[in-house]
Amino acid sequence: MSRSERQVAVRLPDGSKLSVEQGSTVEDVAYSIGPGLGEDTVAGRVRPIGGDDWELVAPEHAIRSDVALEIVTEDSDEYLRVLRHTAAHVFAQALQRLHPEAKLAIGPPTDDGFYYDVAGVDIDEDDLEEIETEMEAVVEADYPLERVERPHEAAVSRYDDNRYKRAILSEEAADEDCVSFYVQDDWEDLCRGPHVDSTGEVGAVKLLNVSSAYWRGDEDNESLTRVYGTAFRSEEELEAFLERRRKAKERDHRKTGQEMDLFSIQETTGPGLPLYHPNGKTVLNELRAFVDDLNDESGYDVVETPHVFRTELWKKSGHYDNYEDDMFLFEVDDQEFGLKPMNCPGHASIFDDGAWSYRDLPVRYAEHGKVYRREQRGELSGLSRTWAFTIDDGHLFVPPEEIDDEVEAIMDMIEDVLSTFELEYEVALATRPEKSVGSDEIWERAESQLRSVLDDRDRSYEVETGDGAFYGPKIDFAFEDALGRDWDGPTVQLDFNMPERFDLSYVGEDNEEHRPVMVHRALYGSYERFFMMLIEHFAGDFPLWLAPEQVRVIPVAEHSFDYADEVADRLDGEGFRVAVADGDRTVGRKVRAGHDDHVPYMVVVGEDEREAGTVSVRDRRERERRDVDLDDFLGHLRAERAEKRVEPDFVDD
RNA sequence: GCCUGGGUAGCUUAGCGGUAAAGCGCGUCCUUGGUAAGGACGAGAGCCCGGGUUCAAAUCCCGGCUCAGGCUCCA
Repeated sequence: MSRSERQVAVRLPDGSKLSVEQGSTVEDVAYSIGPGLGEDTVAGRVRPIGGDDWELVAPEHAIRSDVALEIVTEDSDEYLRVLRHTAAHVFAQALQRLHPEAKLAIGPPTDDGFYYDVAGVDIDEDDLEEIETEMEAVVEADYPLERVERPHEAAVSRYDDNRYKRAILSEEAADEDCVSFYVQDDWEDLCRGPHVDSTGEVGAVKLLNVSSAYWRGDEDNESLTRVYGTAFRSEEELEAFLERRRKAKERDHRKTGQEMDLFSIQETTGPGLPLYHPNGKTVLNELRAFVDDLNDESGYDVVETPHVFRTELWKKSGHYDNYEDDMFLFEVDDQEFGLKPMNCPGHASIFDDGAWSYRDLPVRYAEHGKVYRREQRGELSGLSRTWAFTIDDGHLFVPPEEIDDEVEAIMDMIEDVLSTFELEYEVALATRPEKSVGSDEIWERAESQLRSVLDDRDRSYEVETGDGAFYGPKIDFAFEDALGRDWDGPTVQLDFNMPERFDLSYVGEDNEEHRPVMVHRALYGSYERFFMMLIEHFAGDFPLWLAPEQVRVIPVAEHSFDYADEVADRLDGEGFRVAVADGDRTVGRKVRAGHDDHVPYMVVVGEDEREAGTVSVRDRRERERRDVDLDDFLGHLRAERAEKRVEPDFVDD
């Protein structure tokens, strides 16, 4: 169909196409599909044809070019976002009723709710309840939201006491002749929408916390008070959300870490510098042993490099130029040294110390290397952001034609690791950024090699265009923790830069010198962050193989202490981490303590067991089995440990 | 780094100008126990650090350190 210049194409979710007059609104399109849909239209989602990003727009939004369009109605997922946007208005109205002097900046919906940035008012968490009460009144009153278009100049003059809104008008809305306001009751806000029909549609609201943010996210600008909140269609949904949030907080690794005596970060020893206590180090050792086994099976050689190097090394690697601000540097006898922020330059130096034939390659170095990065102070947080952390680093030196084999093998290792912990994850291919080193040819080959490795796997992945490192493309694995945060952990990165800088080479079959490609890889990422994530993922209930204390033997009374020791010795002899709960507390008390300490198995023994040579087994899920033959239990423990099973399952058998 | 709000016993918290409290944990004793809290007694605090105001500061003020939540950044 040849379409006139005044027509634009609209593609609908079912794949069909409509041709509509340029300038038609989302609502017009909805009505043209059906009057019912037109009636129900709350908003639209549009995406330029060929574009990546969907935009949520008001029904009044005029379509000026070819787009994909989804009509948002009360039944759409996006409806919640619209509703939360309205909730932000409800908040702002309530706030200005109580504090007329408050200046509004911006108040958008987010994935979890909404926020509103305000200025000129001093509020803290204690004020939220009062504002919430006022918000409920606004919701209760069920004011209709009316969209009003005003000329640009009229809008500017309405905001002569609010420079934030004026800035929005002079920047974002600079080209608009008319701008939209949303009016509810006697209150209004400059806003593009969309919004729900009336404040009563907001079923349940809750203000969550008060924080701050820079105007426009720029730290050179003044900071505004940001109030976070959330809203749902119903109270039930809100309650479920709050419950999830409480549970996530319960799992916070900083809390669990202290309760289980895993680690501490102390004021006198310094910020972002975790101290691992015996319990925490036990878990880390097990994690490390797991990687050591995988490395060993996969032909890695273990190396070790010091924590400090002359800065000459980082001038050579390029870190000194690109990373200096994040490095700990210091002078000794007129020479400058620095703590290492990465392990790769050390490993490249080791490789460079030898002469290599293509027959020797790939060379694979592994090191659990501690690195130091001076992150911004405000970023430090528990184990998730630290100044000192250990990477389960691997650096491979491979001929370009073997990249895909090596990447394949590394991905197998990573998937092995993640499935062992039953973690959900997503895979992304990050491609060449604008600023990069290396020839077009080698980038093309590297990307297509990574792509073909990914395509051969039965797993979807995203392509993050331009998100690769400047030295090469990479495959990132992102896993999700109990708080719903995504973390980048495992990674495979190709590097064409470091081999250049270190002038690395090997002799090929053709007796010519060739440049190897370096592959950086980490299975966990950093131990710190992975440990954090595991603590929260398991809520402290580590799988048997990781648990700091695996079995606790509980004698019912003093007369059974000897038998308890005997049982504990048997377990200890099999390499299990076992403790005996002696002392004169009652059995109930000891059991409770065992649960508090997240011990996978408790073994209760008294006279009955001693006489029969058995034990009574209880697991941390409150299940128990009596009259258990100790050898049967031991056999089970060995298997559960060896298979790295996630939950204690002896009582299942 | 910047903004807001915190730092009191090993832990969780109360106290908010006038002799530092409680629960848990810890120790001793009684109890000799049977699967998520038996009882009694006891030890344990430079109230983050440094200044200031005051007759008197854990408490009010200022500076610093540190933590939490954000903003910008990353494993």
